[in-house]
Amino acid sequence: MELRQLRYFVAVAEERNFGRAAQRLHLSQPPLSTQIKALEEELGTTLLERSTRRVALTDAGRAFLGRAREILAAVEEAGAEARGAAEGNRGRLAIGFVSSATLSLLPTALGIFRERYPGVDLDLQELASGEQVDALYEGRIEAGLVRLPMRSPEIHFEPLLEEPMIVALPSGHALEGRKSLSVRDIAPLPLIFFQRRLEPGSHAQIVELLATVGALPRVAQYAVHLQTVIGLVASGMGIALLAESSGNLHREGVVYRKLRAAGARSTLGLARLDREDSLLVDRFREILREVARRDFRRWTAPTGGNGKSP
Amino acid sequence: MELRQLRYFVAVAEERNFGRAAQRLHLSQPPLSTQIKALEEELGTTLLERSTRRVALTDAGRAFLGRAREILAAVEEAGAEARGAAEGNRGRLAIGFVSSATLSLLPTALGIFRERYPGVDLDLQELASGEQVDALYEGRIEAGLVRLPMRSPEIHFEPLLEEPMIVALPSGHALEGRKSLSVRDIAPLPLIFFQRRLEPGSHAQIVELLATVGALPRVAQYAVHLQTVIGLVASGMGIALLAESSGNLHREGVVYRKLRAAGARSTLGLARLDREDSLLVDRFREILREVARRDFRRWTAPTGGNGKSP
DNA sequence: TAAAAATACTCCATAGGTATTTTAT
DNA sequence: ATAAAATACCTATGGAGTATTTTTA
Repeated sequence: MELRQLRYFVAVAEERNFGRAAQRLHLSQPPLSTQIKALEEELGTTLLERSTRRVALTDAGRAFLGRAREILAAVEEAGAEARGAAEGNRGRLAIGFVSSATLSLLPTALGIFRERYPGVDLDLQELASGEQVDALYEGRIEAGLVRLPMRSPEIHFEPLLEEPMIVALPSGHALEGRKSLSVRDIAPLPLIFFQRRLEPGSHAQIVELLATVGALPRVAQYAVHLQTVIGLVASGMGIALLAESSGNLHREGVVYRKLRAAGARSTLGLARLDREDSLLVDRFREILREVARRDFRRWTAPTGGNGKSP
Repeated sequence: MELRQLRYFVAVAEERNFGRAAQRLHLSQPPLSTQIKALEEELGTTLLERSTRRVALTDAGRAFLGRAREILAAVEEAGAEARGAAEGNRGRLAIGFVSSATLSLLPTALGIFRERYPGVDLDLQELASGEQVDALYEGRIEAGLVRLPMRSPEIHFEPLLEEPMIVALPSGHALEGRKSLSVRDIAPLPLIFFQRRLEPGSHAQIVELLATVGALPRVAQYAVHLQTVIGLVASGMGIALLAESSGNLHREGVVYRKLRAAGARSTLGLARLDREDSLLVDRFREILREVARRDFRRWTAPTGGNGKSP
């Protein structure tokens, strides 16, 4: 029996639906079926009664659900207790983040961090990637969530999440009917860009992407914040190329479409000073990697540089 | 956090020694170190204080040990409860087994089975492989642990454990000083054999093994039981080729040595009637496979035929 | 027939193995 | 010097992905 199986079972029991439970667990439906089945086989009992219309708990399932919840709670508590006993649950940690991070890793990671280290004051600063580099040098933040690729002396960048890119279109746009777009489709369209100084990584990637079809970007407008970019798209000024998770930011007048292109990926990474060796940053990094693996597995960056272990 | 890590931690805490704990867990020492370290990193605390002379619990470790035990007990209990709720925890299961099985899979597997299905009457019969085939046909047993390879109409054989072979020598024998022996070394020596009718699998394998160096077996004596074989070796009548686990049967006057030869492997397998579709046999089979994977990983048979799933 | 779960396969991350190095007494 | 834990590297199991099939209201 594995904790994973207990977590999965609880999710399915609560959702009463494999597909929704899979979404909640951030995985696809088939492995969920597999794991539940394995659990049932090990127990020699059926826990869930499935039909295509309805998933219901059996008697054994109802009893086991309670036990499973108890076990998972006990695991949480044991972890919390051990970590509480640890030194270093105090101090202050200042972190910079690009706004799009609030649509993927950041909320979950912060939740875990605050639960594990309630004694630590978190200082969160929404900053563009370029600004975070300055903030690191000046000691205003100890770590930052930035869009890669970037390079800067004395700073170590570690990829965390590598998402596909999507296209933000004004609704009513000629291409709205299409399910996905190619680079050729969008090459001629005016683009809303992040300022290069602020987001050198995404700037470089977009230029490179267009170069693959021999095009140069037609810049309709530069902007500073994701909100503004989306707003300008809604106003019909142009389209924008964004990380897939940014598509969770819904707005009247904007639709998102997939971008078909091998290299069209946007990487969220962690930036920190090379030398600095902060326990709190190490822990924050661990949590980020944990969340990336667990909840965003399909996007997890290719075994990102091993950073430096604690 | 994984249940595996909790089990490993409890073992090390109890043994106060990584090597012994690894033995108890049926794995080697390095992965144990790795897992403990991973657990400590996730918790952000050191649980064990190690030196080369002594392993001791830290304060955090002491606290966590209690929690870990509680969790593992809760997992056991939840499983037991769910299985208890299952139908089929009654009836009778008759199983045949070769004596050497009591030195590897059988004790653990029986323990688990009796714990999980206390309502089932077990009828255990020590029988040679050949006898088990007859017993299956006649319905005296529902399943048997035999030495492969064997074939028999209507019977399905599934490999479980594939162990290296060892040589049993009378102590004082000229070859006793050697750490391991080659097939050439032993080819000229008189052998104590299991009767071919009783153990066709091991018979065939030994003949084949000697054939690789162009030799024929010199049969000193035939015997029926492992005990007798060992006794005859002790008496100096000859040597014997056995499965590695049989080396756990210590006896005055007998020493065991490794046999260096690629194909020198002895396979323990499960035999059952093709058609018969018994729930209890399925469960017993599952437990055997579980124990084989978990406790005898290094010998686990090559993804043994998938038998038939329940 | 349509929505949902189960199956078939492919891939890769990671647990575990062996060999070796480091460390503390 | 030696015994034990840590590290390095490799292999292979099995969990998760995508694509597809099966099931049943």
